[in-house]
Amino acid sequence: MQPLYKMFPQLEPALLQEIEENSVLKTIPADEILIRTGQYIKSALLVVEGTLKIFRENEDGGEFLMYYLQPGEACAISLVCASKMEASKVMVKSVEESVIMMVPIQLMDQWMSKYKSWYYYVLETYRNRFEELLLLIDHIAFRNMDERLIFYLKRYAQAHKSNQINLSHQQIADELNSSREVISRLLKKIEQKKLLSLSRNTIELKDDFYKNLMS
Amino acid sequence: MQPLYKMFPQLEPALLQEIEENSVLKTIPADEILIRTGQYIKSALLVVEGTLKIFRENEDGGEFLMYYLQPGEACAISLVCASKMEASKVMVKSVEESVIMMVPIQLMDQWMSKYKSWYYYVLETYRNRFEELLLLIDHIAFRNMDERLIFYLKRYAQAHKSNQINLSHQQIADELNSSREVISRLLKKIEQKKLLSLSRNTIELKDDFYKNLMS
DNA sequence: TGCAAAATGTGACTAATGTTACTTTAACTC
DNA sequence: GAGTTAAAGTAACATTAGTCACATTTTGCA
Repeated sequence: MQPLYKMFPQLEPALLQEIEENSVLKTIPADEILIRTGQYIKSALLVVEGTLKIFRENEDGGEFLMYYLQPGEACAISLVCASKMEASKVMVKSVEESVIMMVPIQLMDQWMSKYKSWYYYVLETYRNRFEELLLLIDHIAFRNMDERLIFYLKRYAQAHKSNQINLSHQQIADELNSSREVISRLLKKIEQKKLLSLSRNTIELKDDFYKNLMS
Repeated sequence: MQPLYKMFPQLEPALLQEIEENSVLKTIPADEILIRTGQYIKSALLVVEGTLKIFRENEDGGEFLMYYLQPGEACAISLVCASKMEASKVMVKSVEESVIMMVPIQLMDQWMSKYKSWYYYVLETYRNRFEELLLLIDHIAFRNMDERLIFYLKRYAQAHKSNQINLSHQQIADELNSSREVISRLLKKIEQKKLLSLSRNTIELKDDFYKNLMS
């Protein structure tokens, strides 16, 4: 594991030391749910390794993707909710084996006034998540499913650092709140343009995929 | 105008006094744009009177509604962006004559460590806006236009404290990123159910409107 | 090897929304 | 009160997405 100061270069050394002394490091296997809708949150959550997925669950159990969290990032929901012991409105799940740090709430409050770098880190976290949500809203409000699918694939590849996507069409449909047939059809169309290749449970993005397509 | 401590009961007296001494009160006429997409934000914005509308502008100038801000609330975008002098990703506009307070950034940073109540107020603001965005996402992702329209009308009536909505169908269509004909059709349907009555430039919500309909 | 389960493919159909091209109505101005 | 303009109504049509009912393929494993 990388040392903390490389993972969180924005944070000042004294703070990092306090973090190390007071927070709990936890290794989470892939596909484990960390926070459920309605659950009360008792500590803030920083990602050290791996990738977390933030999503909204719909009535049928579909997992509508909001965004991914990468190492060095913090779960904004936990930052906001923890300090008021509020119930979460979203689900958090590990998409691969991940390492997280759990920071007790009381400390967060202290740090806020004690460490400028913590204050800025929290603000930055909010800003980034806000922008992420704005981007999502833009997509579902203004774009068609084909563009949303492309955006989704790009993001997934980026979050998983691989051009190979191991998901069934059904899973993708869930995350976009669409249906399998629609996703299959659209994928096929993109395959015909030679931007990716399809096989059971895998989508291989070709180099061309990142070109000619809008973001 | 109501005294500040009634408008912002969460904030401690000493802080309110600092606010009064240091921030600029500004009266804004109706339909004036306060912040544009891409604009750099130099001060945080608190609503004292009136209603502000936060929206995203699309390519054709359509004003896609995100949410309204009411007295006692702060513009989260300005809180986040101001401290980093970042460009706004959204537009802010007064929907009626409004009074706002503009707080210089440097003070915000100080207050954060000086006044616990400010810290909590800011967190609460983030939490509320986050939830607002989540609600919006739920609607555009999971609901059809008819439900979104109803939700929109309810919100509008609430923000304007009146059952009479003075908007053209075109304006509503813009805010929902739909088209006039669609909105006209749907409104007509709701009118047939006797939940509202239509006339040129006005929609009158009847009492029944708030019943039998889902949120 | 051959079967079962899961994943994917396909075509026909429906529903929702958006578009086009008008007409009609209401309100305002001169 | 005639003419002008903005708003609203309307019908036919196009497009997108979702659904249904299967057929086909892949893969693991009995």
